[in-house]
Amino acid sequence: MAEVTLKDVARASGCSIATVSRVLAGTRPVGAETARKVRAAAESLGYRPNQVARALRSRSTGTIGLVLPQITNPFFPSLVREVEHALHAEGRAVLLADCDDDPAIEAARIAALLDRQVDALLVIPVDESHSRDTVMTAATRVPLVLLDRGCGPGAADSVAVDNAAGMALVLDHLAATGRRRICFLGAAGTASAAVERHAAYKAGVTALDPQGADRVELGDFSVEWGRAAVDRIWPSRPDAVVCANDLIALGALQRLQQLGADVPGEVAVTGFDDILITSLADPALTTVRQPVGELAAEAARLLDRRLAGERTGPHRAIRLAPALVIRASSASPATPARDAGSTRTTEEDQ
Amino acid sequence: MAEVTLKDVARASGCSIATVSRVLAGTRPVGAETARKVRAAAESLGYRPNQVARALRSRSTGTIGLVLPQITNPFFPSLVREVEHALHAEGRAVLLADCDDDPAIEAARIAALLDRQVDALLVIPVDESHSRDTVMTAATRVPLVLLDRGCGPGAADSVAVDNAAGMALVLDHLAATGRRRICFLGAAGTASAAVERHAAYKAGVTALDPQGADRVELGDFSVEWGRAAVDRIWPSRPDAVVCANDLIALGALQRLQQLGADVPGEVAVTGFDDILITSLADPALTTVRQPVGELAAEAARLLDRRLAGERTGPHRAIRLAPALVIRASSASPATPARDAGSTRTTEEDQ
DNA sequence: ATGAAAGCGCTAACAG
DNA sequence: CTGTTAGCGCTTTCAT
Repeated sequence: MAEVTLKDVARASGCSIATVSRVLAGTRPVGAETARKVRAAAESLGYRPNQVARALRSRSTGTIGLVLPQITNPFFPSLVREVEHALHAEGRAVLLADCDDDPAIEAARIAALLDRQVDALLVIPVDESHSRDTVMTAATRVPLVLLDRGCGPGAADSVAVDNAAGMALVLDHLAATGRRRICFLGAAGTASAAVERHAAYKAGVTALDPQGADRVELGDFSVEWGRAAVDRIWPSRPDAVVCANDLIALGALQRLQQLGADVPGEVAVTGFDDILITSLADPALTTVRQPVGELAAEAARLLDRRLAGERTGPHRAIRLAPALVIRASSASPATPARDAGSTRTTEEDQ
Repeated sequence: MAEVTLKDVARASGCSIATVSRVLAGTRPVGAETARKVRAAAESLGYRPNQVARALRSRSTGTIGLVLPQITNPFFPSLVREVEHALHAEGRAVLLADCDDDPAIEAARIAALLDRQVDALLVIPVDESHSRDTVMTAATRVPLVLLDRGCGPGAADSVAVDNAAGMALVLDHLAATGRRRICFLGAAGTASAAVERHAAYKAGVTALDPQGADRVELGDFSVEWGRAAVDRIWPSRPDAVVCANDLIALGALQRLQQLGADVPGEVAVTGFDDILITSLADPALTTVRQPVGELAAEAARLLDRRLAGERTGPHRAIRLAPALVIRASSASPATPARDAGSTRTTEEDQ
């Protein structure tokens, strides 16, 4: 049960502890024959390097802190999955911190992660403004990349979906399928997704429907709000309900059907994010898919850049293009709706 | 930017590095005045102990590996949340490993976590049988607690919900509300939840409906399977559809309504787990709530016991009682269904 | 109650 | 290419 250490391998292979380290860490060139012997000894002893000792000496733990507002928010698990896999592929490990949507907890968690000497932080900030100080302070200590949400201008490197482009895809699609009375169900508050999607809707809808910018209801990113908002908007008989995320859209779709509306014949419904449980919707939900895998990959790349030494350059803000996933909930009213299967058009898998 | 170390604090407070360590770690009694001076110096210098160095010396990283099959499975995020908070409350950190439902990845992730010297592992095994070797080997190296799923008899300490009790609650409730033609939509395979819930259904249904044990369809834990299974079972006109989890129930509910069935008037539907998105169901879904907070708390307690030194005792297998959450989808056919709000009866919040 | 000193297991200079 | 020698920052004997 006593752990096998470098010293044991050195003794067994008849060379010095430093040489063994070099072979196993691949730090410096080593003679072929020596290397073979060392590897054989390590193998037969079942040697596993102690990452803690390595970390103390090399000042690098190979550990990244992933800080997020609430893992129970249905959009995050898929992002966490991609991040976890992207980082593990580089031999790093992920320390997870859930902040319960509370900036104070967020600050505490980030401090704890720094005490544990994480090499870098990947942060989905709780709040656009309340998280800013914490994030900026942390960014002076280790490389930090903001993921999915912003935190005020120029706080750190960031990777997010291009919300404006996504909303434009939705509006173009609705225009192409003849919708002309549009409304928007969004979220109040300062979260960047809420603000950007709302702004993009307002900017793009006018060309299509001059009054569209006035048919806006803002609540929160929930199914319940989607249901409630429909009751406020349906009397004006829109022919398209654009929602700021899938949860709102799912609630809206359900409530519209309860009210006897024909979706998509009478009114189209669209979401945003393409979370997994959109499989529940019937008709299947047209939505904007976030390129989750690419978001994670870009975030990892930014971290690598900074970890590789480029600590000073200007902050990069990467925006990734989303993809419109056309399904039955927005089928052209001319063409009869097909309610089974997902009729995907603009698709993009990772 | 140079990190403040113990040595700096020692110099600033005019005493030895060892004394400072004692004060800050609270390891041994120290003179009151000295302690005050040390604390003041540490405070003013902004000293933060380097957890990696501490870990190397004390052979304890304060880090727990949390290994799970797939974070995108909608039941896991809430469990992860509770575990994360329970462990952080004890000053520990969580290294997250997602296994993509693949036992080979699971083995690799666990090995990586052990290399990182996690103090203990919390494992939700991918597979009842394929994960067994990995789990048992890991358990010889560090304390290991199985969470939510088993892994064959006596592999390690374990915490899970009492699936049999949950299913019994469902059947009792259906009996009390006059249902007499019961069917079960479950999952094939060897996962403990699938097996135990199915077994409990068979054991309990006969008293209520002698043919109930034959009206069983096994697929997987998905919305799609719930929909498909209804097509196979509905011709026999059951008055209750018991589902092995909420996803199946959600799919079943939707398909029943598409087929024109009156839920709950004509047929009741029940789920299992009480995942968050059951809020999507209309009528609201009657289900069995897993005591997620308690599962996490008990798991943490088991780990603490083992970490506190009790390394050898027999394995504990803790089963926690679930709670029936009665909502509209199983309202008594006599009483008219109330479709709004959740009519919770046997509730239990953490 | 406090200090001096010896490492934890490993990597990084520095010689050879 | 390889071995020797210092530590990384901290905890923990062992003295005092």
